[in-house]
Amino acid sequence: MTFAFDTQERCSACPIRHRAICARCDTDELARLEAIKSYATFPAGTPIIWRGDALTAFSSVVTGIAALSRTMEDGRVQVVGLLLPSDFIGRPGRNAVDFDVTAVTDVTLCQFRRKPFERLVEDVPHISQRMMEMALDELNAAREWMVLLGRKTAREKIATFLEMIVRRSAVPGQPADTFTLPLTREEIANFLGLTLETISRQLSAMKREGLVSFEGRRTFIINDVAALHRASGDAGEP
Amino acid sequence: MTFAFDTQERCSACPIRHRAICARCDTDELARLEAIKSYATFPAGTPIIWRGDALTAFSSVVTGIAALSRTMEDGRVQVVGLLLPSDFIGRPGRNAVDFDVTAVTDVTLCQFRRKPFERLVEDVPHISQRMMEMALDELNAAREWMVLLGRKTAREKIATFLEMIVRRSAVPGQPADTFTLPLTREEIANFLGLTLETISRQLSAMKREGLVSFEGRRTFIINDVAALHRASGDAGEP
DNA sequence: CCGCGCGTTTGACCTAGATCAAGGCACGGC
DNA sequence: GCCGTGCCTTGATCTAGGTCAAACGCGCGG
Repeated sequence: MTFAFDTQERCSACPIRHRAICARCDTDELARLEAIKSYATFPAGTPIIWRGDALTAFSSVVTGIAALSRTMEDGRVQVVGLLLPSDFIGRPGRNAVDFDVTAVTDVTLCQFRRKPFERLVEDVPHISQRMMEMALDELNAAREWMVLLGRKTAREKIATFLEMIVRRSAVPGQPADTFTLPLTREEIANFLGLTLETISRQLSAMKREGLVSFEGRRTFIINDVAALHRASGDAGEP
Repeated sequence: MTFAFDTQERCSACPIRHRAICARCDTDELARLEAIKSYATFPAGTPIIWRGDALTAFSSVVTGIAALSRTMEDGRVQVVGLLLPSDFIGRPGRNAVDFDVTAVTDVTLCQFRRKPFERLVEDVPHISQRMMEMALDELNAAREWMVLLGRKTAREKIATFLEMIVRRSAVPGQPADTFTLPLTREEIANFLGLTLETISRQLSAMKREGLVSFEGRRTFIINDVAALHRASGDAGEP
């Protein structure tokens, strides 16, 4: 598998230049970031950092998808977030990571060495401002997901999840109707607080009802966007 | 009911001076905040801001406890966080609030007018830096709660909740063993993604097993801290 | 002092989703 | 082209927690 991004490129050509923590930076500030960065790639399925590991670098996801998760002692797993291009890993001021990070697809990271990056956070307001914005956005998303985990039914959870996939894979101007699930049934279950059997049954039911169609296990088509939205428990929302 | 904080006081005497968004500010910066602040109080049980309301001010909780929650169309409620003294309300750059905020106990807020505050966030790095830290802390707490909502049993949820109360009401140097529940059974249920009956039954069971004792409905004593921790599903954690 | 109301407790019963258990299907390696 | 190994689907059964319902008890106003 090849990566969509040529890691020889400069920041100015970076696909996440205007969305990541560097979004507000000017050319000078970008140069300071560029001086402490390097790229790293992780094949699908491999661990990126483990909970409790010493944090030696902060990273932005450049391409691919990673999962943030927590595993309980007896093996129960909860995925607490998906990291998409431009999302950030690490908490300045902390020594260790609090959740496990795993590559779901092949992942390319843009990594910043820890100490110099922490100095930049102190020095360059454009970075702390952007990181504040991004953290507040993620906080909102996390709270939204808490509503899903605490109060939605299995059907509503899955409908919400499918809508999320659709929204996130939307490329402005390209009204696609075929999407692909980046996760296995088990990973979806761990994200939604369900079991893989429940995911499978609900997807089959939605297929039977004509709401969605599948081409293979991963590729799906939304036949009735409105019905999907009604099934999500968020009727009358964005 | 009287408030524990005299709102005539200056910032320098503020109980949350060193924990709120102003924590890193020096005297000059504090003066700029002081110029745009005012206090507001809300009696227990009243709404503070409603989802979708125009955001005219940002606030820090000075005293009391508020709840952040979302209500679904059919009335299901999920509490997504408790706001304690020093916690912040509002998202610079957004026009509206995304969740309902309700006073659980009597609450005093320190409010900043919107526009001038947004200007300060741009101008004063100490503010955006502190807000970034606080947002990242809350993000961690939210993700921790996602694990609870998605994967813990009713018993584990309640044990975790009680431990949280104990941890949060701990005053360094005062090894208290009597605590008080700030929430009704229904509010606890909405926080834990359960029903009030399940809360009541589990608390009764824990009482029967000698884990905790109650004095009235709101006051409780932890008889076996270790057993409570074991019941939380977080064995072998902080 | 009485009665009213809200928060709570407790009981009986029900159901969504978990658990346990077979198979089935697709894709990679040989 | 065949086989093995992960996924995934489907079925049968179980159960934690939800729902519905009744009664309790404490505090409060009259």
